Amino acid sequence: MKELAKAYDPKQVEADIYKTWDDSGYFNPDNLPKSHKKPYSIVLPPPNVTGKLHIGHAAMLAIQDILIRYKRKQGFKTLWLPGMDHAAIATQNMVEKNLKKEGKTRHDLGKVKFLAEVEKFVIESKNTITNQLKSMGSSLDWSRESFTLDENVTKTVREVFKKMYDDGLIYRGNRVVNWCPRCQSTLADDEVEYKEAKAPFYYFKYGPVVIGTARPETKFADKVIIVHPKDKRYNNIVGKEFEVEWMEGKIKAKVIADRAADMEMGTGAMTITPAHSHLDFELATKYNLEIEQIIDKDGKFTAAAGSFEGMVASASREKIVAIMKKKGLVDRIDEDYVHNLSICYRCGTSVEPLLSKQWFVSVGKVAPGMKKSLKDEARDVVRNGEINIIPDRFNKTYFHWMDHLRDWCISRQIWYGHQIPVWYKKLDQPVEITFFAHGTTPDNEKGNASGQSDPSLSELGKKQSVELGKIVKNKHYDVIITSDLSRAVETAELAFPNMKKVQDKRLRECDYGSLNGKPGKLFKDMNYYIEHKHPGKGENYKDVEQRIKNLLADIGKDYPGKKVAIISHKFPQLALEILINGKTWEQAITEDWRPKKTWKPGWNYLLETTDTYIGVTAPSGKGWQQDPDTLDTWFSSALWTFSTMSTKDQKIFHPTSVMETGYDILFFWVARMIMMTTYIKKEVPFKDVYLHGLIRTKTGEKMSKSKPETTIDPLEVSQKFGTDAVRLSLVIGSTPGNDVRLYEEKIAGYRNFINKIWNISRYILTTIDVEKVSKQKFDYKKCSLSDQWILSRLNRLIREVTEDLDNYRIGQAGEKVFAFTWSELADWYLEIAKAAPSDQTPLVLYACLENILSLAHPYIPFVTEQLWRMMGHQELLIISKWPWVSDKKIINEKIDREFRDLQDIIVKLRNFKAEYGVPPVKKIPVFAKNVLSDAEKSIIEKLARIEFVDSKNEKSANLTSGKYSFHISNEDLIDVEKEKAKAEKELAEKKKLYQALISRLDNKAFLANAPEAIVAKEKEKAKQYQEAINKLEKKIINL
RNA sequence: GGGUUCGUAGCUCAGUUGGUUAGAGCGCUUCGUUUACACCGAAGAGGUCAGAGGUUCGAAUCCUCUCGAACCCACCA
Repeated sequence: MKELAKAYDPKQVEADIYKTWDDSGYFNPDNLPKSHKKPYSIVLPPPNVTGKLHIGHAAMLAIQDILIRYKRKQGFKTLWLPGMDHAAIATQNMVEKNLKKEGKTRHDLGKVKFLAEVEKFVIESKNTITNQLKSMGSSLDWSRESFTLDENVTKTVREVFKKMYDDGLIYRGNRVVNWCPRCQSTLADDEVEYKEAKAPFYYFKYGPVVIGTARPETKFADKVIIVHPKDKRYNNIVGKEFEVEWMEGKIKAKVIADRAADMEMGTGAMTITPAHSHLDFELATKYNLEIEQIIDKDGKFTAAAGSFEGMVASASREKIVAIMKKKGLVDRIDEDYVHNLSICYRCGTSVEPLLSKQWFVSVGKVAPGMKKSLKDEARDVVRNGEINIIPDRFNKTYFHWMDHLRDWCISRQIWYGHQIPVWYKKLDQPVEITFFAHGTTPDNEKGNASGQSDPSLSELGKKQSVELGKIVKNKHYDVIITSDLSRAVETAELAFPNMKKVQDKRLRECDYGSLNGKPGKLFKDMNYYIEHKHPGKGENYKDVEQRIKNLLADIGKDYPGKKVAIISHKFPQLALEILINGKTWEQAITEDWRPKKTWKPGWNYLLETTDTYIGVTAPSGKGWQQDPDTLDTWFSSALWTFSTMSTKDQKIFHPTSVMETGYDILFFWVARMIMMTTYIKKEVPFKDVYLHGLIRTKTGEKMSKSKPETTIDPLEVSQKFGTDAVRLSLVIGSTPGNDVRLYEEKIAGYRNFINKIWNISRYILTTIDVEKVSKQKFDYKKCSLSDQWILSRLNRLIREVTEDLDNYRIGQAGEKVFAFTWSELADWYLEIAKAAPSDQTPLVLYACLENILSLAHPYIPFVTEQLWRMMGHQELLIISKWPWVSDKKIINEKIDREFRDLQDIIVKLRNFKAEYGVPPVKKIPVFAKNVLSDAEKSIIEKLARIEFVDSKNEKSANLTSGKYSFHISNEDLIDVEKEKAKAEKELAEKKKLYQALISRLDNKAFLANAPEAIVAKEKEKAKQYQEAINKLEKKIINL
């Protein structure tokens, strides 16, 4: 046996060991022995390429590596797939920050040069991170490494985008979005954070009311007062219009009653700013109000702000207030108003709600071929247990979030990332479309819905059509496109007798299925049919929208610059409102002119002059320009579990076994993976979700980059204490979903443990003849009590650790290995092995070492692999088989008890010596009342440092434990009073416990209700106490 | 405003469906170099399990309330 260093030096072995693993190829499941059949897979949550890993990453890596190594040793075909995330905004910000140091902005460089800079930065980050991942010991399959901007990932992203667009799950819409003026980009709802801030709150006189605001600068164009319908203070003004003196002179204001106004809040009256508030936007939409942009994307005033145009909005507040004061419009100012400021989670800049045209993912819509919407599906797979979230409590959080999820804004106005796979082409000229409704039919007059049943015009309908003809007599249309249903065709004949006519089926009324031609009262609420199809083989309104969308695309191509008249039905016209005017179905239905009978001859639309193409690759032909925006980074991350895998791998490894990540990205990432994957793959992305907590400082602060003194750099502490120690410190004593406090003393403690294992191995390997032992046959019958005891404990450990790991009790399992190794194997068995070895002892030692290394390996891979190698194993520890209990009988409680008595008597002897101040080296004479075996004698003498003698003195102290009854025969030492006091104290304690037990055993309710096993146990205990009490009483008398 | 978690030894934390005298590491006290280890060994002190009720034969564990801390979501004219 080679000489082993006294202390384990991680620096000397870690790199070499990692290389050995990597070279072995076992990180790659394809190279594992054939017996590894059942797949087990984890996809690494891809770290952002924003520099380097932090200690939180190290925790995540430790947990995942433990799971992977455990499963690999259990014979699974394990895949741990590495990758990194381009992290769009975050990465761009890093590079912009660096540029700023040189006094430059990204605009100085231009897009191409800037992206080159980003690329340089990313390559550096990737290198750093790869090295960090390796140095943490992560057994990742590098042959499958992935990046979110890789070609195949990009392809998947685009395919998914296209499919979602075709399915109507991705749309472009004009909405109020969260805009970060610094990032110059939109943010998703959950990318906005809130910060409490004190700011003046202004009360302004606004005509008949007083309104409050913290943001006067947005209120230039407020023209509507909202009050609560039940608010008596304002009853008299509801519905009226006023001329109001305001920031830039007089404006017209009207008063609307809506329950959105909170009577308790402020004055109970508010004005609304539709373009700069989510709530106001909804109100404006509801009441069809004008939506005027006051502040532009640079945070400057638009023309709507009158004389303020072009000024920076946020800086103009005081000036505006001054003007208002001068005008006498300031009622009062509350200086101590505390409100929540919305800020950008990436850069902390105040977020500006802004009206903007963006791409959205519809989370509440049911796509063709799907039974449920994205959010319903995502909710159900968790509810029905297809996905299991650990710890449990996050289910609640998850459901709550899903229930309140709004459509997801996915376009970002930054340069770095997946450019949106949509191309636009300017058509030469716009198409002018005029829509005409067909004349009335008998059905219409009876209040029946015609749908796709095909009645002719009624007499009235014919008259209407002739009237229409007179009105449009002098108009010219290049073509009249009609629905192919009779009522439309007939209207066209009568109204436009001499013009070119084309029929198009796509212009038909909505197919009401079995309700076609039936009375209108049989229909449900109109909004119901937006998502739901009409009964029978009917359509819903989105189906109509799809038909009209296709038709418009053709019209755009076929009639550029022409004037087109359309003669059709109600729902095709509402679809035009949606497609051309950017309304929602709800809006279109509420605003429809028909119920209000405000019909006018001809509704004009200007068909956008661009053609749109959505695809994986750019369309052919000239003049196409790709949408300049990029996708939210979470869009590509949401596909990560499968976009990183080949089709072949997906068949084997998808769904993945577990997603292990921090609870802080449950919404950002986990929820979105579930939504997208269940939709695209028709299966869940993973079966279990294990959420770990955050790493905090010793005092519970968040570690933050901005305060370097609070952070712990994983590499630095790995250098100092060894990677194994760092891994243990992150895992032991932590539980899923709870935060972990980390500090150097803790890591040092685990470093000591690593060293302990090292020295245990050193002792065993230098004491036993490894070659001989590995050839010897083990014989349980020849084992001593101590041998049997440690084997019993070891096997129990194997059983418990396996069970714990199967149930994600990672910390607990680690702690058990730790405790067994130190307090049982090292402190007791090793000492006994020195004092009184049996001829089986070397074999037992060897077995203990092998098993301990295996059990500890997932946690502390480096030192265990190194020791395994030193044991002379040819096979690597990473794929050696996980220990199992070969014979249940080895776990033996009787042996455990007997050994405990032996431990107990030794502790009592040591205790006695300590109490009497006997130096540990000095042996005291002890007389044993009962006959002891040579082994027992030798163990007790060595471990307790005493000496057995043949006779006892008159004056002696008596110590007992189980079968052992000893007299300390050193009369100079014995203090009778002290001994007596001690014994009496012990007696009192035992009696108290005994009494408690007896009263429990006398309790009939206890006997009736408690399980038998418990009762038996208590009885047994009572018996033991009784014996102990007897002995103590005797002892006291003898003294 | 809605929700979640936490409060266990001086510190950091475990404690699986309720069932031994509530545990670990660090720190503390005393003693100790016995050829695996001072990154060690031996012995010890230290807790009304935040508080108050309740359920139960039995509560750190389940329920209600109170106090304290952290976090999440929503809203904030």
